[in-house]
Amino acid sequence: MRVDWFERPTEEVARALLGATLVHGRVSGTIVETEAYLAEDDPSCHACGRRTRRTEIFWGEGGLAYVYLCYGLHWCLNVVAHAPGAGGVVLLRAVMPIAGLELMRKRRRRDDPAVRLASGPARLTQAFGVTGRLNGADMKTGDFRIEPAGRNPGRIVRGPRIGISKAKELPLRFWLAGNGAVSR
DNA sequence: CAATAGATCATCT
DNA sequence: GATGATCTATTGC
Repeated sequence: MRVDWFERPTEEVARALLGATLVHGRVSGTIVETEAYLAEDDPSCHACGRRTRRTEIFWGEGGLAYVYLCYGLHWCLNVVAHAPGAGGVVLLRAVMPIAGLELMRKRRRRDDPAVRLASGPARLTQAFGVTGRLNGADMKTGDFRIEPAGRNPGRIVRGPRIGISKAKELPLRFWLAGNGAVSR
């Protein structure tokens, strides 16, 4: 994966990430659900209006990981993706597990069916062992990375985002139609 | 099955 | 000291 793959409009990257593979060591899975967060003109984005130390990464190098702790106990995994000069990230909401199922179950301490192991932002990070340590990691290469989609992943659906209080109506959520691993 | 309360902490004001 | 891009367990019908 090259830098310029991530350095184009955030929405476009959010769509292109569907069908790509998320890898962390021997654990891997297909990305089936994403959301775009734009630094400009998006009230629900952390970086909107306030450009601070934490949100500085929104304007940083494409392909870096932005890991955020929400509600005190859940980590959320994002990838920096934006057109040159703009700022934005893509939230990875759900993954269809491919390999390392037993490790995922062990980390999550539950015996869920495969499609549920990573069907949600916080579940995903639990299953993949993602924590704040990985904030700022380069996902273009290395042990913790994203690999491009191999074949046509299927029909892509677009709709409103989930679990936010502002700008709910913006259709910046993308997922694969009919995929059982997509969160509700 | 649908609704809801509670957990818990890094970051910013 | 307020806030939040969630999940799970527990209620009540």
